[in-house]
Amino acid sequence: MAAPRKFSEDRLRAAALALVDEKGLAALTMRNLAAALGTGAMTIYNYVDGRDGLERLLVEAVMTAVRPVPGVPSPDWRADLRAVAEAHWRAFRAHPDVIPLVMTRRSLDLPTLAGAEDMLDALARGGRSGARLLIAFRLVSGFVMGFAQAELAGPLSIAPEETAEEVIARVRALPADRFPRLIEIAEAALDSGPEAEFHAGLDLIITGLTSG
Amino acid sequence: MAAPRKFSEDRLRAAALALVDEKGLAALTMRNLAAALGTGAMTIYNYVDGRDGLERLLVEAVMTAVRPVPGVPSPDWRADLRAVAEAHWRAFRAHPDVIPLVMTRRSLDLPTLAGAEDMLDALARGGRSGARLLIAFRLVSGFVMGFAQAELAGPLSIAPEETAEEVIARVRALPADRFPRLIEIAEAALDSGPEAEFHAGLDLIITGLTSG
DNA sequence: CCATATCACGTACGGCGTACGTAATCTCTT
DNA sequence: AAGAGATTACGTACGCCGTACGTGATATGG
Repeated sequence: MAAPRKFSEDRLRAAALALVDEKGLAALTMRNLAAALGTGAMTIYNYVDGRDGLERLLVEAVMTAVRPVPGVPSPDWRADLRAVAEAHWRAFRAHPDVIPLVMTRRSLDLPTLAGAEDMLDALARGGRSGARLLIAFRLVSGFVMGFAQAELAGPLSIAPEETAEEVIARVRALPADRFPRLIEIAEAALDSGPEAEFHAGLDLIITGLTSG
Repeated sequence: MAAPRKFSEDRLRAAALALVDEKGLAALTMRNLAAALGTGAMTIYNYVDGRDGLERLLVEAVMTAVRPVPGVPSPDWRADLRAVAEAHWRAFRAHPDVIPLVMTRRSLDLPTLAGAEDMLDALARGGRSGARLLIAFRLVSGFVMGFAQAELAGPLSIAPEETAEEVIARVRALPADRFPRLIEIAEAALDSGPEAEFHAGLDLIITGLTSG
């Protein structure tokens, strides 16, 4: 005893994600999404629990892209940890405008939890359990989140429509006697790129996990 | 040739911070802040560059609380790194509702940069420079940011008006065969507390920095 | 074939950021 | 002493936002 729904949830998700990827997070409004779907604003409420549900949908869409991580689990827990961490990071980078939502919202949905469990599984196979497992998890997931955030909003972050050269020009304009190290790493960042930095940081963590 | 200003910038900052600390980030509006100061909404625009400037003010207020870090610099770069990282983390935790702003906004203000330089200085005294310094910085600052985020929005985060016991009850309600490790660390989290986890994670990083 | 449950969505309201205009207030010049 | 000029205070109003509510359309079960 019902009328058929006009849109699938996938259609909703795709439209919302496209909206944010193209026009930024601020463009995520009920009216905008409805217009993109060619319908009225209130229709969205038949698919999503208000604004909050809309954001939830978006975060889930990004987190769903994390899994499955190919080749995981393997006998090499270190390789698995690297793979899972990188899968998260890649998913974030693919939709940078959603990162603020991922960072900010309390997400307890299945895709998010599954990604966490993947990471935990690799760490557990590295011989950790209980409190030591908790700490290792906090460390790795914190790094992944924080690294994504730093690229987006940190001192070396590159604004939309800005080039890496413009960033270093801005940093170089700082007083050199007060921020010598900041200037130094801004120059170093020109030659490395976030990919290499992410992997190197992760390797340092794995070194720490192995030694400690 | 001017009329005297009704409020000092400090007064603005304090009022904005109090508003957010007491009523949450959503309460940060021009009208609310003006009302708290007993004036009209448009008056705020004489002190701050629009909504964006208001948020900037708030982030700066939090970042200013990071420095100076007592006892830094000292001959022990490891102790200094710990102290600086912890100072950041403490400042974030003191105003949890501002964290989303800190995480989300591109902050290039002086207090933020000074905190970064402090961290870099400790790492540099540990014998790192150039690309290796950059990577170590990314690692540590990423961890600090990400750890704060995880406590706020991660799978083990505790919602406002929620207890740690309620969190583990919720986690325990998950299918145990699919999320065994998540359940394990949720139980472990009951005995440890974020303070100990933060320090232990940082120690793992320092171990990695020392070995690698 | 109609009763009924569901869906689509137009209207409207309160709150937001803020462009604009005006009145008030101080300082400096004469 | 008085007027000119600059600056601040802030009321009004507009176009957004999320969304409560109500109405008409639509497909299905009896």
